[in-house]
Amino acid sequence: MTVRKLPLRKSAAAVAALDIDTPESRGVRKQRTKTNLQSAALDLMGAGRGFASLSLREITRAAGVVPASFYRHFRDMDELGLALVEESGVTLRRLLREARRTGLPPTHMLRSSVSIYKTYVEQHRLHFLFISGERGGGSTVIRKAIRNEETHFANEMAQDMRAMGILPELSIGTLQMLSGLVVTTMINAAIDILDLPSGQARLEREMVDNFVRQLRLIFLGARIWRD
Amino acid sequence: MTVRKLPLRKSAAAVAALDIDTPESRGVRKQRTKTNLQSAALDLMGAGRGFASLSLREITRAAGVVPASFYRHFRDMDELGLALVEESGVTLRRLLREARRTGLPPTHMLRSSVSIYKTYVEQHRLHFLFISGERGGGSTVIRKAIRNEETHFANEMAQDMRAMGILPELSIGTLQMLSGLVVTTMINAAIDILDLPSGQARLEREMVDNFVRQLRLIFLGARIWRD
DNA sequence: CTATTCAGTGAACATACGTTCACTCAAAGT
DNA sequence: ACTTTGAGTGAACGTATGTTCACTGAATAG
Repeated sequence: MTVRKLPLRKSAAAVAALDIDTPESRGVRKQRTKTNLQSAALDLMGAGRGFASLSLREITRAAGVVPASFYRHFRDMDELGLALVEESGVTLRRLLREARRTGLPPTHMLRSSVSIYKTYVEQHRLHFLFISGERGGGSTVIRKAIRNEETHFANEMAQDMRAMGILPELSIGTLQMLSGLVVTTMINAAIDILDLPSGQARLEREMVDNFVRQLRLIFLGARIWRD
Repeated sequence: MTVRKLPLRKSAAAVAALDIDTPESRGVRKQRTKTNLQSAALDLMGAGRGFASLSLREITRAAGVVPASFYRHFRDMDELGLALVEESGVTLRRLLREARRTGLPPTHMLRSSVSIYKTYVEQHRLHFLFISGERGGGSTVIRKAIRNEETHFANEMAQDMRAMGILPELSIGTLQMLSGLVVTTMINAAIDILDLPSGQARLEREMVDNFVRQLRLIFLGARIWRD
């Protein structure tokens, strides 16, 4: 290929004015290739394959680079996997951050939270596919990294509940236990959401309903929990 | 290799008396090789690898047969995977059957149930490793087969609770929803149990404790649930 | 203007892979 | 006794894999 980028002499005016053309071309291009490799891996997994079944060569092929280039960005496949865990972790945390910003609707909060979550999962299909696919299987190191992200996520959730005055009578430890349970249930629901054949409104309603009822049950228990 | 099995002429007496030697040699030997292939696959996964990362050749190698022999038993790897789902499903159901036979201890039932479950998971490490590893990722067909097993398992559990008079005020639909939640939590705990470095009594106690508290919370909610 | 850096290249390598095929030879059927 | 069956064999095939290496050439630094 060799993307013949034209010289594009930078006029001092343009640079000073708006920083438009080839501002950091060197490091920026490298980062873009790295991102391409990660996206290529996620895309391939989007077709229903596990990370462990991907080969280095097909990833570089999908990213439009030669196999040897891979090593300029990652020592091996495990390192790529860990980068994807990090990337997915960001997506996970952003969900929490948005919920924090929005606040929760006072009534029917569970139903609408589930609805929002469902949309979010569908919008970030590849990341949730990666998380729920690799959190149980595959390489040990990747699995543990994901469990770590989940724990962090759950702890943040516990902190948020404390800060928002939800279930104020529970200790922080209990809130963490509760959050862990909620996170497990959410991730499990994500698999269902992603496996659902689109257009099946009936199945979809049943699935969402089941999810809502499970969360309702959990919070029902939390409300009468005594430490 | 060619296991040079001696002719072993069957004396009519022996056959009539105890059915000792080469009773069904043909079909039995075939079944044994098939089992060897399945065990080989599970063993390889026991070393922390996903099913999708196994190759047909290394499975036959570990089973002590030539690659071509594989096709005498399975059309392809997916079919092997489905056989493993079936096998693991049996292990799962046996847990329920034993619980049914034993009955539940009246007090501290949750703690002792968790303890029993932990032992069971450790004793059937490979099956639980397979289930929790492939239930989220890997091939679509295998994943759905596992989810099916899980649903069946949860439904049986709901039936058992109904039969044992546990939470009699709940509808069968609610019991199924509850069971689904419990199963999810159990499988999630299985991953933790299997990942736990042995000898770490402290971590182990914390993990078991967390598991117990999550179940307690769930059943607390179930007790005050109103349909 | 010149020298250095380094992301990406392309070829080469040894190995491993899935699948096929004609075969052997003991057990099962007649 | 004789024929048929079929699980397991061993060789061969084309293709894909991970990794290495010296290389090129544009973006940067001096």
